[in-house]
Amino acid sequence: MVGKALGKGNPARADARRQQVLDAAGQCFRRAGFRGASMSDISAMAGMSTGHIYHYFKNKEAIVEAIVERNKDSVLSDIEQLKRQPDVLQALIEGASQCMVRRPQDDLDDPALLLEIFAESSRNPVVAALLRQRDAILRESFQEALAIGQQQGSIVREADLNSLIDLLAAIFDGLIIRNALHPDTDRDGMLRLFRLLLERFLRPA
Amino acid sequence: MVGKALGKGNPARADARRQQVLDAAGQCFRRAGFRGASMSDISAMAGMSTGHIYHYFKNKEAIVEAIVERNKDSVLSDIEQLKRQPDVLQALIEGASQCMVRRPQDDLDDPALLLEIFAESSRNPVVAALLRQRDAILRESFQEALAIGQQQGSIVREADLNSLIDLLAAIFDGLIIRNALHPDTDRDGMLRLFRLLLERFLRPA
Amino acid sequence: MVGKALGKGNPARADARRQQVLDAAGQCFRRAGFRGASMSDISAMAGMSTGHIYHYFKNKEAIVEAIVERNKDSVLSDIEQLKRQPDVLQALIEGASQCMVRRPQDDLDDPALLLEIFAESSRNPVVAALLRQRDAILRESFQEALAIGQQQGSIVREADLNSLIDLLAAIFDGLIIRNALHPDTDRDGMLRLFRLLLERFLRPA
Amino acid sequence: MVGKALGKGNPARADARRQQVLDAAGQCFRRAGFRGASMSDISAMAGMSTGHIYHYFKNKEAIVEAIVERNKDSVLSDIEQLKRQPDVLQALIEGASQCMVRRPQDDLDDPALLLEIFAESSRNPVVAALLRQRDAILRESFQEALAIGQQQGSIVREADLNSLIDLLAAIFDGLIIRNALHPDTDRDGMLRLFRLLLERFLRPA
DNA sequence: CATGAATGAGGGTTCATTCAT
DNA sequence: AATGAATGAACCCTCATTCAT
Repeated sequence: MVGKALGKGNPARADARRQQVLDAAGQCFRRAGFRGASMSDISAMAGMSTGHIYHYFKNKEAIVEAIVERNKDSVLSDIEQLKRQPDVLQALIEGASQCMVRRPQDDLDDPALLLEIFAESSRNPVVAALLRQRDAILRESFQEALAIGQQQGSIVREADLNSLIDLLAAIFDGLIIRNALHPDTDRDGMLRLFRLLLERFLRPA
Repeated sequence: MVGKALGKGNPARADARRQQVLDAAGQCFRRAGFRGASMSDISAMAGMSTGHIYHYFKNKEAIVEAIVERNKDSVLSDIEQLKRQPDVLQALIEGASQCMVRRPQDDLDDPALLLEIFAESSRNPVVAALLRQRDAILRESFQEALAIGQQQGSIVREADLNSLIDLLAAIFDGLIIRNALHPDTDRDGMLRLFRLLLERFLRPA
Repeated sequence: MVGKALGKGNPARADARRQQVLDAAGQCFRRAGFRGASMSDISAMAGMSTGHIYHYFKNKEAIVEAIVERNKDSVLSDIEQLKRQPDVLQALIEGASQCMVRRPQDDLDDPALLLEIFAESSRNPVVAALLRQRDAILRESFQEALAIGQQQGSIVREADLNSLIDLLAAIFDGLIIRNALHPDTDRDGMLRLFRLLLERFLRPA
Repeated sequence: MVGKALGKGNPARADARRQQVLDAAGQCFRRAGFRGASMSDISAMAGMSTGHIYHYFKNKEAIVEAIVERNKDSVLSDIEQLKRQPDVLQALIEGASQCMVRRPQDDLDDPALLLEIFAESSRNPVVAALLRQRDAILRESFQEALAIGQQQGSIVREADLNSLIDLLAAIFDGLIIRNALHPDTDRDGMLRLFRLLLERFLRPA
């Protein structure tokens, strides 16, 4: 077996096919978990043969990793958008609201999938590394966004940014996961309170 | 053999044996996940033969469910303790701190296991139901604790308790999970900030 | 997965089962080659389920190795017998004759299987190592046998024993393989000649 | 597409392409065995696409057979050379020496490949037939060479030529295989002995 | 002539579960 | 109560082969 490049011929088509696999895998993983979803499930959902998936991904694990990567890109672009808003705090709050409204159908940063990723990372070193890398990137971008907010005067200056990011990230993760697991929560009430909390905590007096 | 005794002979001994299996399963699940840990792994760690586990549990899923059940009880007792504290808000904050300090070694209420449970709940209806039940009990207990806090004057009166509980639960889950996944976080800084947040948000002016 | 001892309960029964697998594997390998025989083939021939074979052998490769080992033991005992004969050269010649008369049914040192082993050894390092080990042991034993022959006066003294062993081993291998591949050879004529050759070459004048 | 042309357009170019495939296949087979080398390996080494190989060969087995055929031709031409030597016995001995010196790099007549062929022949009837055919041709040619040797007076007259050929062929095969499997043998010592053996056995007194 | 995408059967292996002892 | 031998389905992955381009 000689290391062959995966999907070389027509790059555009190959990439479309890769996305097709990732979409299918995302759905399967969400339903059954990484271990629970079989390559056969994925291939059926992707509408191609099992063997053919291996033209695009070396491994089942390579698919998992690509999904984590894709999620990272999606979240990163969300954060990047924050920076361009006139009131970062306000945008942050809106972002959080969207996190909780978003439904599993949106493939890219699906809460249930994120949960799966989190769980997998505690035992798969490669996924763990990817997640750490994801976190570093997101943290940097987030930090910039908060700094912009401080310059705007929409976020308190005295805060220790590093810890603030940890805390906010934890809260966001918590909201996302809760949203995934308890779809029947009174989102509006909760969001109203959350808005209040952020305003009272981050907005300068 | 009598039809499906499932450990009837000496009730005390049988229960000890069951706990033995659950302890072993907890460790295995934490390390490898529900799907990743094999019955053989569990039996080896429990120090009994694979076949014998089936005297105490109908199948692997029953073990998973018993683990979830046990975790539920553990969290519930944590909350019940809240009510007995003179300053509920203060105790809440302490509780959060403990959540973040607790190490994977404590079997009952392990973050990594919780993550596993969360992920499993989105595909295993029994686990999902148990989680919902856990949540209902937890919510009731939590509500009482918060009400006591309001009577104590340690928590603002005007808050919508239901949504507050949702929000707090989400935040706690987020902290627990972050703790599990990022063991190298600056916990102290984050806790200081979190304390500040809760105080500013919940303590009456 | 914890490293479990393979087949522990009743050692005698377990060993019988192992032999059963080896016998079946020998037949399958002879018919289809190491790569060509599937675990499913072997299990069918051994009269047990595919999965159960893994209770006795870690791998398909472990089966191959056990077969090589078994062949080594068989050949070794053949050589050991030589030493106990009054006329070693005569016994050697008789042994060669038997090599060429023996039919594939005798499992232990089946020529076709030996051929398979040889071929496998040129690409499987573990088998190659085993074969080297086999050769060292056989060479030592063979050397002793020839030395005894020299003391008996049945084998010329001046020969360089090391090279003589190489040459004889090559010739024996050639005969065995030829026997396996050309079952229609005139064995008697060939053996008569071979006897003559050995006598004229090894017997002191 | 015209039905099953199998390389008809430019015969010379087509044949060159076929040889290209056979060269590549030879290398792959030697490294990994017939079953172990994949069509993908062969195509990569031949520098053409997997699918295109099927323009020149009906399937993988056809490649195997062509390789065996090519090897047969190579051995045959070796023997034909014998006849043109003034002292056939001497040339025979030289030939044997070359057998043992030849390194795996020479594609056509590689010991490791021969071993592979031998092993394959016991299960692939086509290969077996080719091997038998090779043997018949070889035997005829060999017989002529030996007869010439007898006329020259370099080989004893009384020998039963048929059996002698069988024996010599077996010995040669044995030497070749031993050379392939034990590259660290003391070749010189062994050859000296072999020379002695042939001289003493075949040279008229 | 030439490609490589695509298939699907089959490979070795694992594992939840059952059952005779 | 307790064992571990035994099963068979399912897993991930490979590969000879075909076919549209």
